[in-house]
Formats: sequence, structure tokens, C-alpha cells
Amino acid sequence: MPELPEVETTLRAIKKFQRQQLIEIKVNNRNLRWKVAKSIEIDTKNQRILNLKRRAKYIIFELESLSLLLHLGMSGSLRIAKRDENYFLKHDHIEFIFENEKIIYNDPRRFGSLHITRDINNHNLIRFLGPEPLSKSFNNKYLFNLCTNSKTNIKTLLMNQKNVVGIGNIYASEALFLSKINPVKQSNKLTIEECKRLTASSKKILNSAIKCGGTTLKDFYSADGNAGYFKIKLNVYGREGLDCSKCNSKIKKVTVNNRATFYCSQCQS
DNA sequence: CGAAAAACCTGGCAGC
DNA sequence: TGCTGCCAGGTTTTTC
Repeated sequence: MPELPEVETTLRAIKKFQRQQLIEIKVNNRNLRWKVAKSIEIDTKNQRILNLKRRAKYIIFELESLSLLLHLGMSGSLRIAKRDENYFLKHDHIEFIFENEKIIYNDPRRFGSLHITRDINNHNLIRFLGPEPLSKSFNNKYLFNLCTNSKTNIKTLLMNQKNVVGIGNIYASEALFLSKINPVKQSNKLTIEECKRLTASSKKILNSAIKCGGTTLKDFYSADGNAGYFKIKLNVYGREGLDCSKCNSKIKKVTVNNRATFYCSQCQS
């Protein structure tokens, strides 16, 4: 799925629906990560969208009296179509119907989710999330403090959404490469200087990915109707056996916390 | 308890 | 072609 930059790009593509009236939601297939509640269709009828925003990898629809919480999982995507468009794809789960257009949520692997809540900030999926990586609260002191108290490896720590949100498997490898830190290094061995490099690198890679309009891999489609995807230059992810862009050694692949992890053993210690 | 591994799904691709 | 096994951007649940 989308990591933070892809979710942000998706949000921007549907931002024009802010202030519009949501006429209704149609659910074609309730089977997502959790079963989609029946009240999604009932309680959202004819409500204006007051605000559309992102928190971590979630997209939040703030309606007049409640909020919708959408996660794209591994393979979820949104696309915009004309309201009367009758062309559907396999795995089109949900339609958000507006006056002239609709947003269609497609999710082949069904790892995504849609929730309805009256108290978004206290929702269980939201309340335990760490700070946004692009905010000032994700800084060297904050990270160093987390690291000091953790024996787990730094990549796992970085991908734990309780520590900092939005960083997924691709950008974790990339941020660690940019900061010259080995992904399996024990967190409590990191110095404050390394934490400074890692927070800076994380912001840098996420920002440049957002600037490119998202992403990296094949499943991602931007929601504004432009099929295809944009590509940012990856230094390590998916480059096992290829030359490191900074030195003459080969990129290595290991498994960390059940996830493919790429790094340069020469550059990263 | 915390950490590691398995589980949830489908589809695409490499290899035979 | 067609089968099998493996892999995939995430997160929760189960197991150790």
C-alpha cells in the first residue's frame, strides 16, 4: 500500500470534494480488514464534507456530525469517476456518491478499512498513533529518547506507528540509507547525532516523494484519473545485488521483522 | 510483560 | 499452457 506520500497524494486528488455534499455511500463488498458497518450507508446520507484530511496513513472525512476513517491497506486505491459512470473493476468495494462525480475505493487484497465514528480523536485506530514525521515533534531528541529505551532494531522502531507514523517498508530502508545507519542496529546504540540524521533523512525522503506526486511501485494510481504512477529514485529498495549509488559495493537484502530490507553494508553502520 | 512470528487476502511473476 | 511457490507498499492477532 501506500506509505505516507501516496496517501497524501491520494488526499490531494480528492480534496476538491471538501465542502461538497456527500449524497450517499454505496457498499458493494463489505469484506475489508474489518467488516464495513451498516451504519456507514445509513448515517452518512446527505451530509456535507466539512474537511478532508490525513492522519498517519489514514484519510479522514469530517462530515457534519461524524467522521469517516479510511485506510488503504496494502493495495487500496481511490479513483474519481462521473456519477453515472457504469464501468466497474474487480474489487471496487465502496462508492462515495456526489452530485456530479463519485469516488471509488478499490482494494484487491482487502487489507484496507473504513470506519464511522463520532469521536475521531478517541478512535482506537487513531489515539495511539505517534507524531507525524513531517512535524517538529519528530526531532532528534524525541527519537533519541525512544531509542534509548528500546532494544529492538532501528528499522522496526521506525516503522512502528506508535513511535512515528507514515513510514513504511520502502521509505524506512531509504531513510536509513540516507542517514548511513544499518537497519538492524540496536536502537539503544544510536547516538543523538544519528537520530538527528535519521529524522532529517526521513523528512527529506518523504517530502521528495510527495513532491513527485507519490510513489514508487506498480499498484499505485493517483486518484485524479491519471493512470500510471510516478517514480522517485530509490537508492536501496528493490536493488539487491546492484551497485550502491555512493560506493562500489553491492546492495544487500535481509529480512527484518518479516519484511524485506535493503541496505549497503559499506555505507551503513 | 515485550518481542517475534503468523495471520489476514488476492494477484502477478518466475520457474518448471 | 498450466501448475506451484513465492513475493508484495500494512497492521493486528497470536505465540513464544
